[in-house]
Amino acid sequence: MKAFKIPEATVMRLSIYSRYLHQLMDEGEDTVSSGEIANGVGVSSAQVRKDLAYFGEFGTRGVGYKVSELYLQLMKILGLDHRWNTIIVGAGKLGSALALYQGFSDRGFNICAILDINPAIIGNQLGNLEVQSLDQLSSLVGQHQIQIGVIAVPANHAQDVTEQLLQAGVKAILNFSPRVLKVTPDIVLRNVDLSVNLEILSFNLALNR
Amino acid sequence: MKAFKIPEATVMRLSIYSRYLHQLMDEGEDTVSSGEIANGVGVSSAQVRKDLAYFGEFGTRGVGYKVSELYLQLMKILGLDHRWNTIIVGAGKLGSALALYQGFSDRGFNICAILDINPAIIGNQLGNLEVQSLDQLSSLVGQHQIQIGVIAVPANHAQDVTEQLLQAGVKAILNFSPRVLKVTPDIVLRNVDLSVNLEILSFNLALNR
DNA sequence: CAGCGATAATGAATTCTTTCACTAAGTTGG
DNA sequence: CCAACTTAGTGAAAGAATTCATTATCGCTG
Repeated sequence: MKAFKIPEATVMRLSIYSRYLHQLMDEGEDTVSSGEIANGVGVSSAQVRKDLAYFGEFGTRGVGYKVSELYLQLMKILGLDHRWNTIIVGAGKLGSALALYQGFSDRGFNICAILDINPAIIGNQLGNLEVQSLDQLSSLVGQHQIQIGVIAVPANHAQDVTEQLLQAGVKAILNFSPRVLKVTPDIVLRNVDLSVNLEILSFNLALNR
Repeated sequence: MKAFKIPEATVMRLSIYSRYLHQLMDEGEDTVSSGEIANGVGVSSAQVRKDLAYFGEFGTRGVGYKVSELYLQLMKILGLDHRWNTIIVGAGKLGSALALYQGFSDRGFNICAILDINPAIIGNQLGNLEVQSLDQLSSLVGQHQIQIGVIAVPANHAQDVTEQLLQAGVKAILNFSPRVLKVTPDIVLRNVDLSVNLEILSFNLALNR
């Protein structure tokens, strides 16, 4: 696997291809062409082949790709051939929702714990997780060998929580707070802003008025 | 406002700038330079100026931008100078979370209703919304003049729900299901996949192993 | 087993986005 | 009111990503 520069858009699409391939497996398909994948996920076939080309040759000319084989390759490329241990910090609306969302577990992310600083909600049950105190952060990260931290706290606490997570040994952060986080370059950081998506809709709606 | 081709990345950043400006207003800042904005949100100052340049001239050379003025301009560009009526279809984990999430309302999106097809959860209370039957879709959309539909149903029902929404007169769709939706070109469609973000983290973590 | 049709792989061309470097225009201090 | 300084605006250059067009393989058919 070349570790060169892979466009983030490519990685995002690989994730989407993998889900589509899973669907094809369920439907009992054996092989698939780049054109069919393209159609299924809404990109061009050249795009599909180019994305795959970063990582090797997976298909057979004249035939296409073997669905199950390509699926496994993509899962491996995405690092989803094993499970990741994850902790959520912040058990407000958003944090709770993330903890309950089945989709993460389905794709290989174990939510090991969810924490909050507010005594009023510590102890609340969320699915089969109990909200624990922020004080437990460091020991939980160690105990469960947690690699990924999800930040769902208000903006003014985001940097502080980040530092605690990194101190405890977390290697990647998914930040749902609207605050730019400072981390060292060896830490994998990704920011998600849920309202941005609605606002892009709004922008496009507003154009045609 | 030029209706030419605005890069989606630009629109996304405008949304982020606007949030940062709001924060500056709270802190009582009066003016701000492109460099400060850049710093605050993690891009280059040239990027900030270029993004703004698509829409006009908002600053004063030698000085910077008036925070409150630029904020209002951005909100207007983003179509957030008035509120959008929104309906959520699907009251599972994800749909419920979205209904409860304060962030949408804060940014101008009224969640008018949340629907599901499962009788077991119809009638459940989510904040100040009650889960209603999918049968009500058309009448609710008409009654509340709903412009935006949020799809949080399983993949196999996504296209069907989409068609019902469009039939009822919805003009934009935010799709959280992992399914490519077919819509006419006049409909504004945006797809969000929550697990993709974790998977991009996973990919980057897997690179360094 | 030769030829045809299909499709992956890939280098080149194109388009899109970001960065750079410069210019224009304002402010402040003496 | 001039000089020094700051910062927005912008065309050009550089860099990335996508699309196009060609080539290389493969399987199937007669």
